[in-house]
Amino acid sequence: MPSSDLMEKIVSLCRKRGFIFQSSEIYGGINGFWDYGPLGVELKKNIKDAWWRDMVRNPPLGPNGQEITMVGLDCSIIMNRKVWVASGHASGFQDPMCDCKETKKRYRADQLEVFSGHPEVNPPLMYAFIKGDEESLKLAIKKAEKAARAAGKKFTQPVHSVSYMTLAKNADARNQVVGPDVEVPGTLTEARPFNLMFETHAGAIKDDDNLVYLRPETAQGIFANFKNVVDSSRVKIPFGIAQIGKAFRNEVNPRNYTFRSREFEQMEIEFFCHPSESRMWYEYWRDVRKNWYSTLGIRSEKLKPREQTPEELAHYSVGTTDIEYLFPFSDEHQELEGVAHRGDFDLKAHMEHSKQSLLYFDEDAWNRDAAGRSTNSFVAWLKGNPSPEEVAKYQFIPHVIEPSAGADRFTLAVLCEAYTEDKAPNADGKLEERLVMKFHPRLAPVKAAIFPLVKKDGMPEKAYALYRELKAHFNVQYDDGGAVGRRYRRQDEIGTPFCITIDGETMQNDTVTIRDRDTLVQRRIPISSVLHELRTLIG
RNA sequence: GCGGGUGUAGCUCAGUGGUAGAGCUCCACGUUGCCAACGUGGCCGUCGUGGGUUCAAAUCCCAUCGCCCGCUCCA
Repeated sequence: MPSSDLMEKIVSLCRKRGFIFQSSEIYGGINGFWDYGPLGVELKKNIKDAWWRDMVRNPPLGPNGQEITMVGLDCSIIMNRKVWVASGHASGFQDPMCDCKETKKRYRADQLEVFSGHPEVNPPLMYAFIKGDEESLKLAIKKAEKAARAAGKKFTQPVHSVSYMTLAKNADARNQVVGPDVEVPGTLTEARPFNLMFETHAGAIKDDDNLVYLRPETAQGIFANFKNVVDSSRVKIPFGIAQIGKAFRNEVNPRNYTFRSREFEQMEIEFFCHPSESRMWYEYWRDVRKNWYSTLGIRSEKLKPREQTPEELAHYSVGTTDIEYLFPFSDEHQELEGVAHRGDFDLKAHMEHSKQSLLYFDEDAWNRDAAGRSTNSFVAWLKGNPSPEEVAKYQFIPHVIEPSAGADRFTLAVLCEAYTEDKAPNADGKLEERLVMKFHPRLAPVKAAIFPLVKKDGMPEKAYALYRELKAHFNVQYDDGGAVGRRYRRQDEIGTPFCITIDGETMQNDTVTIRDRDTLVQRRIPISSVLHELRTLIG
């Protein structure tokens, strides 16, 4: 099946069964925002709970078999504006853009360069090209050559170029600039800031003083609280702080269903360690995170860890691995999670901007090396002018490994992964198309459905009693409508892994059948062991 | 942001100026002893939204919004 058709079917099912709706749909919707319906919210909650349990409460053992310390955090979405100045988002997110009035193309103004044409050509013109784009530069040179020839001059190579930004404010200068994709000057607009952070105002008066941003990532709340956590919770390096929460980016063009939304939820860990161990922890988290997706049923051929090339890496990063999934809407793998080695970039930036010390003192290391030292006081020891390398063994800015996962993206991947069309026998034993969502039992929004085989002879009452017992422990459904076959199929379509049926034999000996969604196989078990059985199966 | 396509019931669609339809789904009752059975009855649309043309608009025109595809963007 063509992948776009498959994606449409998934979107359709999500709407029909109440996984995902378009936000404010009755008013015509709003681009880039989505609502999770009754089943979607269960699915996403199961995903977040699985992450929290597997990464925060009970993370895998470390590289040397040691326990890992992880704590959680839930920060406010709106923070002091200075946080975003320190992180670089306040400037980095305000990309200046300029438009070409002729071609309607839009360029990042800071990526446009201009050079002057032949100095004796009148009127004097400048030619714009896209930085780093050979074709664009060649084209601009060609245009300059042509203009020079027409004036009887010869233009060879631009002597030097400057950023368009340096003259974009000056209308006269702009009118001399020939845009990258036009022949005539004066079609480029001035550079306008293009802010990718949502803005609002804290306080009733709307002015520049109380301008605040909706966080574009959850990470900075963790860095801003690094000292609070260290001081309050007895954690020792290495340790991680985890957070699940909403983040907002005013994306230029939200696309591909929920994949690129303007409001989304992140599941982030900032793992703090000694600089000398950072590579080991980077590799640890890269592998742990990749494996996590596999244990929740993502097939390995769809999942691809991709180490970023040196050119792609952010300037501060020692290494980043994108964990990518092959969604049906694309021929290429798309990012589910980035595991980034961020060095000391973030804590250092916050240290500088906040003027607060975010240095970590490793008391264990200090005490371990006590023998052979004349003093036990670190402050006193520092007065002896130890080498920076010596000091850094005990006091340092921790390095950070950041596994940052998109909860909505993984939810979408789970939906895509689960979507299956197979064959199942009908009442006559003939195979018919079946639509089944093969969710991992841990993630399935409904864990089990309880049916009376028919609506008589006390079966509904018995089934309902079992339902009442189970719903204290799991999200379960009771259904007595129509033929049992139809009820099985309904549950298949929402991915319920187990169906329990009360039949005539139940009324005799208190056993029920439990039917497996994927194999259709039924087993008979005592009604008293259903709860325990489900616990074992769901994990 | 630009260009192209598209929008009628929960779903799939029919309806080219003259009383908004079909199948499926869904609900109720009956029937039904294991994989979308059957019977009867029922719910559901101011045709994406707002204007305009017309005696009359789902249908023609304009605008707008959403979705899809391609470009652009993705710190």
